[in-house]
Amino acid sequence: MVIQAEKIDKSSVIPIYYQLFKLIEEQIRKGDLKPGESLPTEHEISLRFEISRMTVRRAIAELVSAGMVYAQQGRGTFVATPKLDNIVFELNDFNQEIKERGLNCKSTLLEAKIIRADKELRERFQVGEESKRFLYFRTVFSAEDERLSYEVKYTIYSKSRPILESELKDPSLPGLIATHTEYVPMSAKKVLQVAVCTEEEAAILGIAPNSPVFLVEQTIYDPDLKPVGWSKAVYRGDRYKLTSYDGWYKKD
Amino acid sequence: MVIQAEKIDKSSVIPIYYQLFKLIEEQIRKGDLKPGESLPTEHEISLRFEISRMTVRRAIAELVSAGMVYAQQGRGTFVATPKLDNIVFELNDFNQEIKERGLNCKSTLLEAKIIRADKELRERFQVGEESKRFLYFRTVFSAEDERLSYEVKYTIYSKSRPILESELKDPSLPGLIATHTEYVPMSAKKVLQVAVCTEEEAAILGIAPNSPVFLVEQTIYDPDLKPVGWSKAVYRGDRYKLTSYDGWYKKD
DNA sequence: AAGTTTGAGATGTATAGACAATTACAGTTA
DNA sequence: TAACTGTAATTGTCTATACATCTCAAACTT
Repeated sequence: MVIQAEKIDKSSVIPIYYQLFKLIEEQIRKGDLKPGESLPTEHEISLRFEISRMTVRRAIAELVSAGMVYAQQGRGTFVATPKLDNIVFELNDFNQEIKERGLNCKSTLLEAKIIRADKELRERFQVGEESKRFLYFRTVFSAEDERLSYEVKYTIYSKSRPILESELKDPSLPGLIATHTEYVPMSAKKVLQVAVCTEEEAAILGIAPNSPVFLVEQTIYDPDLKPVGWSKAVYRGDRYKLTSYDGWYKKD
Repeated sequence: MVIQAEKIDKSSVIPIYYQLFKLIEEQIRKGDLKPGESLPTEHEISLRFEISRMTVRRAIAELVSAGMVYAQQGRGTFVATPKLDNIVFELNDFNQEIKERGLNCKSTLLEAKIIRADKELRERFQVGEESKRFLYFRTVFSAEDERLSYEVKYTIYSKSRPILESELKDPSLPGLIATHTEYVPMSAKKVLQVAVCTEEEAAILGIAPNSPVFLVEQTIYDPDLKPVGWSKAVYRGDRYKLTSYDGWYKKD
């Protein structure tokens, strides 16, 4: 990994540490520095840019607090993996709670198939006629044999690759995209709404039709902000809630 | 404001900057340093503790990133005010959007009165028989003459102070607590659920009974984590949604 | 062959000092 | 009075250096 030294202007009014921070951030965003890869050592960077090591550390501190890299004493500094595995907001706290309580929970694949693209899908993914096929998944999440949520997922089909149930150990949408397509999931947009469930959803979840539910739509983007995945999930309103704490007190 | 220098152990394995960070954090939490008050200057602190100014800056940087203080070049460093004005999560983004769009929005006070404490209220606020009276508010939030949300608020009544509508410019629960009680709102817990609205709520909001709504319960705590306020708000499900972005890309 | 020690290299903490940028305020001037 | 100016105080940036702590692997010992 080579960082171009000439991109730092030491006489600029913009602080050196900030220029360096932006420079490395750009390398990561463009993919020149991939998750898991190591940054040059602080010593190397300070030599290459002819700046103090403390200034390099200031830039790296910014990257750390932005969650883009992590440092390990004695080893080095590494590019972090984007956290896209959460289902939504703090809803995953609930799932963590399930595990902490030792409850028996699992994801069940109801259906997985290749479908033909229709107009709505092509618009949602901003693709033309050339993209003919999409992958389609339907899954249910349950705990203690009670069905809690139901999710439908779509991704562009681009790899000639069989859909193996064994690969569905990571049923998250970013995981499916990484496994079944050539795209790299990079960022996500999530929209949470309230709704009343349809008859189909009610039957799957075992609740009364028109019960209130959380409705979460998620769009996954690749590094170029091209949509590469979309999902719609329904969470039982009587089993999920979101909790947050404000103020000065730390969460740990 | 005096910070006791003897509380720093320079020979400890715990970093000096971290000890100082914790020391100042404690002063703020205990109320010795109040919001708006200024910290001693970096130079003063470094003299008093006989440590380097850079070490002081490191401690203050931690406080800044924790949102507990803010620094102004040329002026000083000041204790921040806890941000407790948001209604909940990103729902306030919606209200910001209203203002940005130039929509005409307002809060209307439906009712404000002193009520007698019942058993449920006393349990919720963890007070005994000595607290006889509570303040009770009912408000509606509307935009473009459409009612969007309805909220009920309770606080302990401890000041002999008339309830003036002119004081309700800040109708937020922390604002009401600061105005009408002797307590200091310091942190908050918020729980968001989905529900179907009651007949009363439906009538107030002008929607059909049993329509899906966001239900947000909020508890406000003082610096000793004593509950000093509680509210329950209902947001029209067809008018509010929550959006969030994950990944590396900044929100700005 | 297995375990131990040693050392190089990496990040973490701390210091002392220099200068820049901004603010507030007192003093000066029109 | 009003506007300008200079100065001190305060935070912001940057350097150069020293030593601590941690990791890993090579060299050594048993």
